[in-house]
Order: sequence, then C-alpha cells, then structure tokens
Amino acid sequence: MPAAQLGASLFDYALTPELAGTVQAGTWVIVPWGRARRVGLVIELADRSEIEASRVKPLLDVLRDAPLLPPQWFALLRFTAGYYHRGLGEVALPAVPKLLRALPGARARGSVFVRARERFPADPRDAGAPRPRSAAPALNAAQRAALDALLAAAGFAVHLLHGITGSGKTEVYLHWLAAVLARDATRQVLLMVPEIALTPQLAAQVAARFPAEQLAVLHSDLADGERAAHWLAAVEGRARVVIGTRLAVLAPLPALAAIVVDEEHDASYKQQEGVRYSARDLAIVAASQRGVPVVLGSATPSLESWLAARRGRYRLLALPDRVGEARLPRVDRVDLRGKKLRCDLAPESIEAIGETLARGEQVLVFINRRGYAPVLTCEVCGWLSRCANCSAYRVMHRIGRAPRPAGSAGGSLAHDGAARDGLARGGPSRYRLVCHHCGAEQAVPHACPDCGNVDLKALGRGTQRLEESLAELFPGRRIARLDRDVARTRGAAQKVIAAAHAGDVDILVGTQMLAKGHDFRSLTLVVAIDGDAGLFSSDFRAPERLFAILMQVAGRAGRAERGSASDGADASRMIVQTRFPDHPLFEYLSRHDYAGFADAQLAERREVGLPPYRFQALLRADAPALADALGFLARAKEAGCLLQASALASPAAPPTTGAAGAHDDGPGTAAVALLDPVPMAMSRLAGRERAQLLVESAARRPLHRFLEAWLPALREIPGAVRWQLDVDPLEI
DNA sequence: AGCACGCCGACT
DNA sequence: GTCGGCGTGCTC
Repeated sequence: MPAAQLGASLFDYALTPELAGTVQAGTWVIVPWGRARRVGLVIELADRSEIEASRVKPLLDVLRDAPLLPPQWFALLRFTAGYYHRGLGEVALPAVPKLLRALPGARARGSVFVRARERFPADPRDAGAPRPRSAAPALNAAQRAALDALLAAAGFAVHLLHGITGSGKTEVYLHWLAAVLARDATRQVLLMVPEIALTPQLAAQVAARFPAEQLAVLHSDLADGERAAHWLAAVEGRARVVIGTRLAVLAPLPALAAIVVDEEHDASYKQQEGVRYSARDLAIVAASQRGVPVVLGSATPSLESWLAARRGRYRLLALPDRVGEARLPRVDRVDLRGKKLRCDLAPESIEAIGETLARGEQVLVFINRRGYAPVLTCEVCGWLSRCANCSAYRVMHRIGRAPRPAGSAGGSLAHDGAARDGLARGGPSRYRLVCHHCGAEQAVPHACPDCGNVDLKALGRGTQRLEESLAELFPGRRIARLDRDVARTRGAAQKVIAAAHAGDVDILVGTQMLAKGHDFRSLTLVVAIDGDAGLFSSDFRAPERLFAILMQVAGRAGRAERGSASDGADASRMIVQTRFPDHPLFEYLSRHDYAGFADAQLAERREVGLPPYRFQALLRADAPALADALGFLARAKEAGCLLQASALASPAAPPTTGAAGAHDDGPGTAAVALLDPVPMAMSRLAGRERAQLLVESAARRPLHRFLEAWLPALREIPGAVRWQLDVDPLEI
C-alpha cells in the first residue's frame, strides 16, 4: 500500500496486484483525486494504512517513462518538512516542474518526459562534440591555498570562502568543481547563486570552462518546457553541472558530489512564501546527508556563517587580496549635515563625478529606491499618497522613457518641483502611483483628493528621478539606469550591463541590482546616495545588510588591473553620503574591515540575546481586522504557555537542567520563550492587517520540540485568521 | 479541478 | 426569516 503525495500532506492508496512490482519509493503514479485524477509520487510502501479501508482508493497507473526519484532526495524533503514544520507534499510539490506533473494526454499527445528529453541539450550538436575550451587562469597564492584545502576535504565539510570583492572566488569554485568532475565521471555538482540575473554569465563561464559537460540551469523564470527539460536532465544525471537559484537545492540530483553557494549571505536564499526554507541551510543539510563538501562564498558572510567559522564548525578560507594589481577603492564619507545638496548630491559628490568623467572613467551612482519619487504630497493640506491597502506610500513612477534633458533652457523635469511641470506637460498618464508592497497602481491625481489643490509635489528621489537629475547636472554624458523596472523587460538588464562593459555608458544609476557580480572595467567611482538607509532600523539585521550592500557596491569600483596607480594615489574611490559619518559601521567600511564589523556585531548580538546566539521562529497572522490577528496570536500564546506548564508538571517529563543553564525546564520546552503578539512593522498589506509572535530559544532542539507540540494546538484555534510559521525568520 | 461548507449582504 | 454569492478547505 503505497503512500503517494499530492497536496500538503500524504495520502494512502491501495496497490493493485497488476501494479505490484512496478511501484517503489520514487515512482511516479496516477491516482484518483476527488472526482479527478492526478500525478503523484510514491513516498514509501507500507503494509497497512491508518485510513479506513473503504476510503482507500487504488493506484490507477504508473508513469513508466518518468525517472525514479533518488532516496537522497526524500531524505532532504523529510528534513525540510520536519525543520520548517510543513507537510512533505508541500515541500515536494513545488520542487517538481509543473509540466511534468500534468496528467498524460491532458495537454498534448505523447510523453512530457520524452519531449523534455528531446529538448535538452537545446542544441543537439552540444550533445557530443566538445565546445572550445577557455583556458583556466592561473591562481594566486591565496586562491591556490583555498583550492588545496577544498581538494583535501573528504566527505562532508562546510567551507566558508571569505574573499573580498574581486579576489577571484569564482575561479576557486571553477577549479574545484573541475577537479571534482574529473575525479569521477558519473558525479554531479551544484552551483547556487542568489539571483536569476546572475545565472547567464555564470552559465557562460562554466560552459566555456567545461566544454565537455552538459549544463542545466534551474530558476523560476524559465519557461515551463525549458524548466522541465533542464530539471529532467539534472535528475537523470545527463547534466553534470547544475546552476540555479534557491529552488535548485530541492532538485533531486542523484549523483551530487559538491555544492557551492555563492554570495551565501544573500537574503534571496530565503524563500519568503509557502515553505519558508533557507536554500543555503538546506544546501548544508544536503551535503551532510550525502557526505559531500559544500563551499559558502561571500565577501560579507552572514553572521550565522561567520560565527560558525569562528567556532571552527566551518573551515574558513580567506582570499584577502584582489587578483592582479587591483586594489580596493578608497572610501570617503561625505557629511551631509549642513550641506546644500543639489538633487540629493553633495558638492563633493558632484565634483568627484565631474572629475571622474573628465578622465574618461565610469561612475556608478547607487540608490536603493526605485521609481521617480517615494511619495507625492499636497503642501497645502498635508495629503500624502498613501496606499489604500497597505501601511505604505504609493511611489510615483514615470512610465516610459526619460524625457530628454532640457539643457540650459530651464523648466527641466530634473529640478525639484519639476514633477509638477512633468504632469502639466506630459499629462497624468506619464506618471503613475505604485505601491511597492501590494502592487496597486493608480493614475496620478490631477488635484489633491482632500483639498483640491492642483499643485502636488513629488518628494524625494528614486532611480528614475536621479537619472534625470544627473542628465541635467552632466549634460552630454551617457547615463543608464538599472533597477527592477528596467529588468522587467526581458533582456533589458543584460543590455545595460553590456553597454556599460562596452564603454557606452558614462554614469550608471541603479539599485542593488548593480551591486552583484558585475565587473565594470573602467568604473573608478561609486557614489552611495543614501548611506544611512537602515542605519537605525528596528530590524536588528539592518546594519548587517547595509554593511554588506555598501561593501558589495564599493567592490564594483577599481577592478581593472590597469586602474591601479603605481604612484600610490588611489585609483578608485567610493563616496558614502551620510548624516552620521562617525558611525562605527562607516569606520569598518572605510577600512574594508568585514571581520572587525562582523565581530563587533556578533558581540552586540550576544549581549542582547539575538541570532545567531539564539534561535527564532515567528508566528505570523493576518486578518481583515488587526484585532482578529492579534486575538489569534494571544490565544496561540496561551496555548503555548499551557503546553509549557503541562510539560513542567508532567511526571513523565521531570525537569532537567537545560543546556542554556538559565532555567530548569521540561525536556519538551526547555528554555523556550514566547514574546507578546505585536503588529508587524508594516502592519497593513494588501488589505489585511498583520501581526506576529516571536518564539525563541537558546538551542534549536527545544525550540523545534515546542513547535511540534504547538502546531496542532494552533490548528484548533477557530476564526478566519490566516497564519504561518517562519522558522529562522530573516525579517522581524 | 470540482464540490461542500460557512459567512455575510440583499431581498421577499 | 431565506436565498445566494463567494472565499476556503478538502480530496486517501
């Protein structure tokens, strides 16, 4: 009697004599589902079922041309379901491409598996003939040492490759993976990146370096057919190199021998809906289960990984220098206090940009705000463009291309208050108000909805407006913008990047999309418009994120070997505009001292009892009314406290001294603390009110034992409240 | 996918 | 009071 998985949980089906012998764990089957039929995966064969025999329906058929899913995959799914406290099906289902879950004959004739196999490789010439190989660059001493350490590793080990920007981490990965692939012709490697945008260039590099290997790419933006083809090639071992974003960690790779998690600190590795898994953490679990090594690479490791390395659980490999002659940029803080700014730029910044351009070098202006202006306001009555659904402002966005700079003619769109001019000239349809949280859009109102004043003003500056301002300040210069709005058009981001590489761009304006992985050779100046963003946020991880993003964006400058001046002058420079130039974060930044910053942050975290010294889970609830969400959480807390009390009282579970030492606790709930329910920082989202309850513990095991006991109680709480549990939440 | 159930607003 | 729309949960 096999248990086949379909939805969130598991369902039992009867194995008929005709199908006996063709079914085992990992087999794909067709099962009855209500009145319909669906594709299921067999999790295990069992002798008996908990389900009343009359309700158990028979398996209908076996998908004979589907690949048998490897047992190691189920092991990872089981861990994931257990750790994040979700159903096995809920974890497994999204890991299988939709196309391959379609009933045979439902959409098209023929087998989806056969067609997927025919589609990979896309170019059949790739199948046999080796492509031209690009030579592997020689490694420097630090790279060599890191590689040697990796090559010496046998079995499971976690390596933290801490390499500053431009230190050649990718080369270390590629050399290592080449050795792993050469060692055993049947094995596979997995190379993970945080963003879809980073896959094409990495895939191109890998294809050039491993011309004989088939390469599968897995991310959520692939077309259905392509995704199925690449996934199947990976699952059947035809692709020995798999490159992908977080979802790739859940691909069933039968012969996995090594894993690389590049930019391991990146928050994108954490899934933010459904099963909220951390792909970085699961990569480590997968490596551990299979007894293979994993490399976490970053210039700014997460504090979780850094602490593990400090404690010796991870092996720290350092690349302290840039490759070749290139050096890190000098970091200058520009104090914004008391300065007269033009278009959010300090005089020093404008001067530096001008000088850099005059030398024929490129400038990157970094601002982590999309759109034209963060908010529209009425100066007469104080109206603000609030979102009707969320506790946030709707951001003014320009639709279409930037208007041509008006030059010296005046009345340019780029000056403060020019939004009004833009509205008058282009009509309201040229701008829209967009909520960045729920996606709601509206036309810019002709007049203030509250008082009728027609003179509405755009406050502040996003990437679009900054682009216009720079065009105004530096007439004749070629300016390109890169943010999510640009990247929405397929291929547009690559075009901007390519233009910058080709030297067809003088000033690049953009968000953090520009901060990762790109290597602009004649870029020698980076200006961070708002260095203080998140400096005093309520989120305890905000400084860590700010430091990482500034470090990364600084790393875009001065990568060219020829850019390094031999006379001792700094060849490249970063300007951070700030109102708190003496803040320690900027001290560490200016010294490029990640370790100093990380150790200081860790000391603070330890002092106040925050991750990575404590472990957290967050219960989030949302309902149309805040009181209902908070009410649910209050009952959840009661239920939790009750559990803890009964665990303490239970004679079967005598109190023991917890490892944390602070309290005597029952073994089921040792040292688990439930905080009070509170509305979330952005309490209203898409028309629902949200609140959260934080659960924390000094150790993982008691936390998870508590959650396991708590969840059934939560399911009993009545009311129309949606809720979800987030284990190891990143944003609280 | 298709159906039952329950909650809320509109109406005889 | 009842009817019915619709959002939500369930399918071994």
